[in-house]
Amino acid sequence: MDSADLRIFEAVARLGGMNRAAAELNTVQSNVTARIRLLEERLGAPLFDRHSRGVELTAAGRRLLPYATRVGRLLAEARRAVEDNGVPKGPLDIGSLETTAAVRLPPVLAAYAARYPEVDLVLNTGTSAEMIERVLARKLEAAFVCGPVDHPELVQEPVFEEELVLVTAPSIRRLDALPRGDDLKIVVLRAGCSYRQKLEDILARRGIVGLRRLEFGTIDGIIGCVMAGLGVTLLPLSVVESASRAGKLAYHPLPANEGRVETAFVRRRDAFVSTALAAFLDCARAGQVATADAAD
Amino acid sequence: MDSADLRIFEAVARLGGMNRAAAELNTVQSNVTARIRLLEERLGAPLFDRHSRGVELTAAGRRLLPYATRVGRLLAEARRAVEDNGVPKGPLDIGSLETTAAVRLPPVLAAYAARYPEVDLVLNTGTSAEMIERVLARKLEAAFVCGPVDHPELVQEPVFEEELVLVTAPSIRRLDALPRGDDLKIVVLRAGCSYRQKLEDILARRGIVGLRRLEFGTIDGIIGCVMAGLGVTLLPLSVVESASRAGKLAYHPLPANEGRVETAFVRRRDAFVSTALAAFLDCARAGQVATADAAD
DNA sequence: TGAAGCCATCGTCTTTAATGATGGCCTGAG
DNA sequence: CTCAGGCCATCATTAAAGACGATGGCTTCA
Repeated sequence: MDSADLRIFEAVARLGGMNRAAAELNTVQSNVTARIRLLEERLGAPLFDRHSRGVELTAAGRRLLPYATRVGRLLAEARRAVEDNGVPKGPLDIGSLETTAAVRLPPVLAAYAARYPEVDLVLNTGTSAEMIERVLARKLEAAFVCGPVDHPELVQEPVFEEELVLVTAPSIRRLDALPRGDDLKIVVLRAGCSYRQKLEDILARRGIVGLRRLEFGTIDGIIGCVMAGLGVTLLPLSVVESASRAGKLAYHPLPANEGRVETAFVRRRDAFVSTALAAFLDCARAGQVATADAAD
Repeated sequence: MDSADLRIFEAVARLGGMNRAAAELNTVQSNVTARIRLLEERLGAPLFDRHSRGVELTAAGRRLLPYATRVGRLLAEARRAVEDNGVPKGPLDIGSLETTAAVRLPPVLAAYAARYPEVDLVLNTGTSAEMIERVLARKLEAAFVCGPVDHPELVQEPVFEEELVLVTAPSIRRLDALPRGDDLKIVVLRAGCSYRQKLEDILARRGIVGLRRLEFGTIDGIIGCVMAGLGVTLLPLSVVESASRAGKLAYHPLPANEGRVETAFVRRRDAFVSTALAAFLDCARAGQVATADAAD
C-alpha cells in the first residue's frame, strides 16, 4: 500500500465511481480499475461494492478512507514544511471578528505587511462560529475569535482583551433614559454576530426585551445609525472612544462580568504552523503589548 | 513525493548513510542514491549533506523527517484498520500497575481470554511512569496507571477506585504503636513504584521520617515481609483484606484525601483503537461495575 | 430496443525503478 | 606514505510497474 494507491482510492470513494475518478486524476478508467483491484488484493479485502451506477465503499473501505485523506493531507503538509525555510512567505489565510479587525488589527497588519512583503495575507471576517468552523475545516490557518474557546481540536491563545460598552446617541445620558418600545432598535453587525446575543442578554437583564433588530454590514454603518438615535449597540470601548470624545456618541460601561471579553487566537492543534503564521502571531503579541503599555 | 520515497528517506536519515539504508531496505546503494536525488530534485531542496562518513540531514531534511515517520505510522495503522473487521484478534499489549494486575485484572483477563481466544494478550507491569512512557512510545496500546493523568497526547478513563491502607504486622493495633528508628522499614515493590513516594509522604505527615527501604519484586514478597513484622507498606485494601481477616496482617485506613486513588486506563489520543482494545475496555468496565455492585 | 453509463479485461507500450559494475573521495591503519 | 576499506555518484542494462486504448458485458432509462 502506497500513498499513490490511497490517492486513487480516495478519489474513487469520494466521486463514487472509477470513471469519474479517472477523469479527475487525469488518467484512464482501466488504470484506476486495475490499481484498485491490486490494492484490494494486497490488503486482502474488497474495498468497493461494484454496481451498475458506480461503486460504493464496503466496511473495509470505510475503515480505510479516513487514513487515505489523512495521508494525503500529511504529504501536502510535508511539502509545505520543506518549502518553509524560515522566511515568512506564501499564502496566509487568517480569520477575524469584524470588530477585532477594525480595532486591533490595523497596526498589526500594517507592521506585518511591511516586514514580510512576501506573504500573501488574506483576512477573512465573520462571526466566531463561522471562523471556528473554517479553522476546523482547514480553510483558515488561524483566527481571532471571541474567547475562551474550548475545543479538543483547537489550541487558543488569548491576545486581546476588550471592554464592551453599550453605545447610544449622545443625548442618552443614562440607560434609564433609553426610550422603550418601537422607538429603540438594537443595531448589530449581522445575524449570527457574537455580540448580538450578548447585547440582547444584557438588555434583558435590565428589563428591556422584544426590541427590533437592525443589521448592518459595516461597523461604520452601525455607528452612524446609533449616532442618529436609531438604536443601541454593543461595541468595544476602543471602537467608540474617539467618537464619544467628539460628542457624537455616548457609551455606558458594563460591569466586568458582562463587559469583559477576551479575544483569542485559535488554530488547529494538529496543523502545521508555518513561519508566516508564527511571525504573524509574534506581531499580534507585540500589538497586544503595545496596547497594554498604552493603557498603563 | 510518495510514501515510498519517504520510507527510503527515513531509513537514510535514521541510519546516517545510503549504504546502510540500502542494506536495511533490501536493495542496492545506487538505487537509494538515485531516489534520494530524485526526491531532492522534486522538492527543490537538498535533504542531506554528503560527506565521506555518510550523510547528515540538512535543515530541510530535518523539517521533512517527522512527516516521513508519521506517514509511515499512518500507513501501518491503516493496514491494521482494514484488517480489523470487528472481531477482536491479533496482538494486544496492555500495561498495568502490579497491584492493579494482582487485584483487579484477574477476573477481567479471565473473562477476556475466554471470550476472545484469538487475541494474543500481553500484560506488562511496572510503575505508572514506565507505563505512560511506553504508551507514549506506542509500545503499549493502553495501560492501567495511577490516575488522574493529564497529558495532551493521552486520553484517560477512570476504571477502578482503590482505597489504600497502611499495612503492618497484626500486632500493631494503632499507628502510634509503630516502632521508630531502625526497627521499622518501609517495604515497597521496587524503586520508582508509584506508592513509594506516597507512603513516605503519609508517614512523614505523621512524623515518621528517614526510614530504611526494603524492595521486593512481588506483592507476595511484600506481604510476607510485613507479616513478619519487618516493616510497613501501603497497599490497596482489597489486596490485604483476606490476609487481615485471617489475622496475619493489620491494616490502618487512611483519610480519603490520602487513601483514595483512582486507576485510570490511558491510551494515546491519536492511536488507532483496535476492536481487541475496545473489547478489552468493555471487559474492564464490566469488571468495574461488578466490583462496585459487590461493594454495595 | 437501443443509447448511455458503468466496470472488467487484455495486449501493448511507456515510464519508472532496481541492479551491478565502476570510479572518485576521504579516513585511518600499517 | 600508501593502501585497504568505507562512503557516495554515475551509468548502462534489465526488470517491473503503470498507463493506455480498445473491447465487451452489464444495467438502467428513455
